Amino acid sequence: MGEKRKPSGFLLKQRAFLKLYLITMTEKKRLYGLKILDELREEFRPFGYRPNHSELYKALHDLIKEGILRQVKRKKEGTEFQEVVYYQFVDYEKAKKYKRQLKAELDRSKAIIEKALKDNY
Amino acid sequence: MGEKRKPSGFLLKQRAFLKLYLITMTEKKRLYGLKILDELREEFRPFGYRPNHSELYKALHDLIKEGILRQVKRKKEGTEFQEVVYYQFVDYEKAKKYKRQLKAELDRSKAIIEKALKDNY
DNA sequence: TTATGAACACCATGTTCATTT
DNA sequence: AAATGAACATGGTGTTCATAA
Repeated sequence: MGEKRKPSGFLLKQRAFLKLYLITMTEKKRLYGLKILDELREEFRPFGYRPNHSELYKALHDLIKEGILRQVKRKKEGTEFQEVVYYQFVDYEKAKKYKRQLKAELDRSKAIIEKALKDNY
Repeated sequence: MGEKRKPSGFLLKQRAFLKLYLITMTEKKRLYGLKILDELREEFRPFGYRPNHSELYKALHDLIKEGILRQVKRKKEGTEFQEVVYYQFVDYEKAKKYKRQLKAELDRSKAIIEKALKDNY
């Protein structure tokens, strides 16, 4: 029946990581899906991390389902016809709460990695 | 055909993490599967990470397939009959090489997490 | 009951396809 | 071609079952 699998509690998942960035980027500037993807790929290139477009859209859709973001379809800056999907907050309190949770997850993940570096080298 | 999927390069995987610990623990003392599991669970309890037994065995079997470790069936210390499986190195150079690779992976993962903490908080 | 292992099922994520502009 | 989205496929990992001592 409604049996749920409990995670082992290893490092945080990519999906959650992307959702965190999406919230922060929405706080800072107006961006749409593929533009966000470009920016993240650029930022993380030096780290060998290259997210794919599907994963990013899934993260976006998660945030919408959770009532944190909503879509706003608008003409892309500078163009005449191309419509793109921007995002804005529906419930900023929820967004902040999510960020707080993720802070804990990041700290925890960092601690696990640091312990491994200490224990094995 | 032999199409392989390329990873996005996010954080390191649990399996690799466990393999690293298995190598280091084999360097230090004679242990068998479930004992290793107990120890790891104890060590990572404060971090909310609790690996399961199957994943640990899979990591062990990986190392065997890769020619790094081999099994040695022995009577469990202090008991008369219970046979358990200990491990020893087949190719210690390979083991060291793997550790070197994982060091890079851990550093990379740590850097990604630290960047996220810096970017989002 | 402890120990090892494999089978199985589910979840996370990468690849491909469809549609629109 | 750029953008969004969904369908599909595969890989990672948690749960369950089998077997032995």
